[in-house]
Amino acid sequence: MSSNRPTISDIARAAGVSPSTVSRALNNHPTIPETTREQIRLLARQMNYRVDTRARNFRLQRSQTVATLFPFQGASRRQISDPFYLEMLGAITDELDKRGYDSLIARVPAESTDWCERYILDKRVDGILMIDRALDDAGIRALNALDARFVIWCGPVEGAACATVACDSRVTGRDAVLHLAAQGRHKIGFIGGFQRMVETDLRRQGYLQGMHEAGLPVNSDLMLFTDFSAEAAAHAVPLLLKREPKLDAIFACSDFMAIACMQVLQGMGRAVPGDISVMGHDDIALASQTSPRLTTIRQPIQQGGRLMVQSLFEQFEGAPPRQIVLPHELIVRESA
Amino acid sequence: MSSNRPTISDIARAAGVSPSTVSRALNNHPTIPETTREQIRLLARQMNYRVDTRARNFRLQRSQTVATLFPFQGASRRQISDPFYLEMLGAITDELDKRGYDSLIARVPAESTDWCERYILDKRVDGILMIDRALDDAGIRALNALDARFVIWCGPVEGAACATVACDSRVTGRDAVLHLAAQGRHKIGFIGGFQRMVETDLRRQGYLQGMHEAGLPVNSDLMLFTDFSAEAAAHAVPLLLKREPKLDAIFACSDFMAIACMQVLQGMGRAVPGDISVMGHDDIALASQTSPRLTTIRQPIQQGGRLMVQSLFEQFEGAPPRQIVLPHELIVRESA
DNA sequence: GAATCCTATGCAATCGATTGCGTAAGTATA
DNA sequence: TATACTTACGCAATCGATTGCATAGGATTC
Repeated sequence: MSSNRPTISDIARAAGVSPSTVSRALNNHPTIPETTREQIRLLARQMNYRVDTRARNFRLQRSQTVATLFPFQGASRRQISDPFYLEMLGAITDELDKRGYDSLIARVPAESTDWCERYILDKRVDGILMIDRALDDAGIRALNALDARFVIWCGPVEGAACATVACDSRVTGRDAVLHLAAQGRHKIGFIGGFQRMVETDLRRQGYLQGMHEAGLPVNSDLMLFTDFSAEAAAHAVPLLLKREPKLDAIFACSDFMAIACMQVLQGMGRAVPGDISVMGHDDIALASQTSPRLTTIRQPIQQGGRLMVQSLFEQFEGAPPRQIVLPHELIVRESA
Repeated sequence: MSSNRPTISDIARAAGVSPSTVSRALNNHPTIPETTREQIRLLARQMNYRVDTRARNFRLQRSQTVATLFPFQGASRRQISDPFYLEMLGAITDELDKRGYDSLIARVPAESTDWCERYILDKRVDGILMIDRALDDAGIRALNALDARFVIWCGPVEGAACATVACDSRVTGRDAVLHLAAQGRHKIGFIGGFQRMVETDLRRQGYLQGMHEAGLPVNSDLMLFTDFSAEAAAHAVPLLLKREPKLDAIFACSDFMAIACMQVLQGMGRAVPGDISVMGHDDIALASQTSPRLTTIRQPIQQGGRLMVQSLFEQFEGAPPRQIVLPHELIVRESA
């Protein structure tokens, strides 16, 4: 039974002292002499005592927990299965664990904001890490009004008081297109996520800017927005080809989608990069193992995860929110 | 400031009643007349009141939280990036959320058991979901001794009092090999995860059994154990071919690894399945988009995640732990 | 030996919500 | 009118750990 778990009073009784003394001994308070401390610690170990985190956190008015939130698009409650997220999540939880914090995760609807109340006002967590900014300026102001600590995985947000970490998606999108254009590609397709996800939209803006800089005409037939999944990307390819038969390059907003695109193209008998170049985004582990190997834009995923945690803790200590732009890198392999 | 958040006493004062009444009204206690309840609810909403989950959970001696633990091999603290896990995690968190529970996640070392104390004894969580059984019989007994509620993602464990959910990996491994053998393949390689991960070892046993049933000779040169990553699988392929040049099939323990294998083989100029068949395991979303499309064993991932949660809640309600074997399905596509 | 100062420890309040028990009204019954 | 019964609500304890303040008793100083 878990009901017979010893409390601090049980230890106190067994040691013949008061609960205060036990608490202080266990927390290495200097007013308790070392010998007493050692005795109490020993006894606690023997009796298999462990602090009740719930009681402690309640008393200390903290949660010692950080939530990592994954926004999803309302209509499609589809599973996020992009390895990118898992890799980042791993980095985040490890970093939080290192600081003794627990990691809460949840998928939240991108269009509502009531989850912030749920996590902050309910005092379930001390801070929030949000993967991809599915939050408009009003949403950010609302979070700030709650005096919430949070960090968003997204490019810099002008004039907003919020901490961000990510590469500048406008620039990565532009660089991708310029690379394709430099290879002599003209009909460059774009496959992105839904527009409510800000990052994907910034990449679209970068794409437009890149096309402009390269002196290439743009029309909306070249752009397609789907959810962030391999299947969706696979379905998008024939559609894009039907709209624009002379398509000679595709820039996909994630490696996962890009890999699916390559496979579908090959299945249709189109050579990559011979007939069509394909570029991805993120540089996940699998990207270097495909055939042809995927040309992509690398985001330092794990470093990004760690920085988000760091940035959050800076705020815990009273520092103002920082906007961190990560360096990205064009990884030229074989697919483009 | 978050310090001016109203507590239940503030609401009580404003309403001119006692905290008890507010609590009961908010919890729809029948002894409070409907009109009073409505007034108090209204007032609470106006004052922006929300229960402090920490205080409530502490008082109620529960955590309203479930931990999902991902064991990792000691040496390689590598990131888990297999999409399989993320898809399952999504299903789990959604199902927990539906029941009003929070989702805690952590990566834990497979070889130690002190994390169970950390989560159960510290009363951080009400139950544990463990992805892949990195836990021997003693570990299971230890958890039971703590009166912990937990569910393990693994095949049935004989004679152990623990809840499990998964396909029977011995059978899936066997079925995979028999399919390859039925196609006339004789030199069938096996690429698995480290052996401490029980599931991968069971698949190895299934592989051996399948080879035996098919009357094929086995030698250890055909088997390779790596971590569960695309890179590792990619490195494994040339090694396997060097050991056994006549290799005509590979069974990889995950689709992610299988896809990497296919890509590497194609990069080496070997036709799949012409020269070498490749089989995966899991049927992740990407599997149907590759070229050639991947033949694999489907595990019902999302159903599995939901069932783990269900099984855990049955235990919360006093039911004994159940061992659930999920149906698997051979998905024959093009790669084998 | 008295005054002073430490040192080690205990007392009791506190964090916010919940709930068993008690009771003052109000209502129904005899 | 007295008694019994309801209804609606408050009192106070409780969950387990932490911590400001108080203090007993020993050590130190003059």
